[in-house]
Amino acid sequence: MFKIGDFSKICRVPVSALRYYADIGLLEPAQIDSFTGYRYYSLNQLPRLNRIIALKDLGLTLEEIGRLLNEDVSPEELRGMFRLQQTKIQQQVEEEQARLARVAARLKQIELEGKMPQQEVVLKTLEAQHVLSVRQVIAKPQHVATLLEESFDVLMPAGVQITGAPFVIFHDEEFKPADLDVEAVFPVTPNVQSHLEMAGGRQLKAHELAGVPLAACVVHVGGFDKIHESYSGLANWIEANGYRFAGPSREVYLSPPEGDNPAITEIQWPVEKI
Amino acid sequence: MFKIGDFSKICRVPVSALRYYADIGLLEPAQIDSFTGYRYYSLNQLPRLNRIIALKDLGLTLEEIGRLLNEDVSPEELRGMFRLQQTKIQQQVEEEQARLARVAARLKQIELEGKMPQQEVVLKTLEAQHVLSVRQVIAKPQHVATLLEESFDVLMPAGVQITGAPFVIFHDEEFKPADLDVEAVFPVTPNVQSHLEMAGGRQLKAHELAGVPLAACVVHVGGFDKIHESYSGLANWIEANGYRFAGPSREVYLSPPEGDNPAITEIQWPVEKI
DNA sequence: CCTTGACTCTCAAGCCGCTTGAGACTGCAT
DNA sequence: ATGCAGTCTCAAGCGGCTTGAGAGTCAAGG
Repeated sequence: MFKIGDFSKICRVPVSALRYYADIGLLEPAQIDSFTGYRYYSLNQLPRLNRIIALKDLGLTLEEIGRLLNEDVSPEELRGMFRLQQTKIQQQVEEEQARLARVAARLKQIELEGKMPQQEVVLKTLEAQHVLSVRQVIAKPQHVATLLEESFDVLMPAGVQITGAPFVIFHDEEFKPADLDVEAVFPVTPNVQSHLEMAGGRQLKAHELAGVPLAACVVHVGGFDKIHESYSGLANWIEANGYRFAGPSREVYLSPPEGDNPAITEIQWPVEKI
Repeated sequence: MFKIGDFSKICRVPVSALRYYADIGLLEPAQIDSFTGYRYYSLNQLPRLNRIIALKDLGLTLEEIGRLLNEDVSPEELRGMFRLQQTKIQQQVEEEQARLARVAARLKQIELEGKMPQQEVVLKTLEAQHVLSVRQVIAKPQHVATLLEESFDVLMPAGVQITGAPFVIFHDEEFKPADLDVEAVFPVTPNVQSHLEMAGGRQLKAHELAGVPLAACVVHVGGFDKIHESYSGLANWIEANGYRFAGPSREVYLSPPEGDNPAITEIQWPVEKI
């Protein structure tokens, strides 16, 4: 029989951990002095403790270990448990490696530019949503504003409630300075089902816009004359972090310029890991 | 100005997290209604929030992020911070990959044997310690007991306090069934400095026994006639988990057989990752 | 036999980044 | 006026311990 400190030295597990295992019933001392409360451990508890440590090293929680040790589990259940554990750890590893890539990219950027980036790129998932939208080829990028205004002119009289910031989707595969294939989109509640007629035979169509599992996003603060800076920052980030473009980009018009406040626009670009 | 729920939808950060960031002063709402306590956020807080998210994705703690955002940090400090972060994550990844290997090995073993192993292998570091030891070539493995007894016969009369379980080190490179080069070792306090004479001109020498950074260990319960099973289990584990032998093995005699209780012996084998 | 000093006990709080829940209030649409 | 969804504050919980306070115990040395 060993006092907790000696047993701790033998098994190289901290005294506090041994006490904790005793508290949660994972490894009860062989004997407890009922007067002093001193815990006494026996060497034939070593195998159990070693199992605990080994299973802990496999990433199981103490609760799972307790179940494994106390109830007896069928080999099938065992296999299932460890398979699950395997995929869990696999995911963890991938996540950490992605994180590592991000840190490396950030480091490179700091070396190059000597400072942190102005605007941060963040990854998000874009949920599917119910929208009204109109798609059209416009001659110049500035005409986006016109298209939005014309749409508003139809939406307002119809009394449609817009439930989120309007945005446009750029459907062109590559960047085009003219004749852009754009879609103006207005989030609405799912009960809006009708189409609205616009001038020139165009239609604002109600439909479910599919979600995007992963999009790299950046918030652009300021006028549209400088929005290409945000685009190039975003593109750099995407390349440096090992992603590739995976669909048409969006510009979300969170707020128009108003008085002293600059316009705030979010660029969202669907991506996927290389 | 947006209420917390709307802002949450825009930035895709849970309401509870936004409140938490406000609590710890990481992202204060643009305005707080002093009567109702409602938090109101403005869109030009988005850049700051995005920086928070991006830095969090790099694995920084919220406290570090707070320092980064509030104080301005020199580029050198920045670089240092991210380099540190990089090595941290690197270690994490390696650890997880080792864990993955262990789980895979365990799975293979379950497939083969249909159950969990009897004795678990655990990795430990063995600390350097002050010892008395005698090294000798013995004809048969059984003579280890004789050597230990002879040593005790010298130690006892000298009044030496043994501060841990005695063990032997097997110095042979490969396994030998005869003429083994063994060292019997007795942990003592550092103030024991003298040598003790034994029969046959042998000496128990006081010295500092070097530690071992990593050793695979298994506890063998029972007689020495079956100890080779534990050895082979240990060897299997070492191979299956991607380690290699890295020094002479030890057998620690934790407790001799006594009455009903079987002998308890720990096998420790220094290893290193392949 | 008494004193030291090392050890042990219990209980509570802390870590991190939130999440969950209770109980009370507010804001907006019918 | 009445719902009902949203918001508030405060407290506790998660995992696997660690740390600390305050009190009691053990073994060796004088």
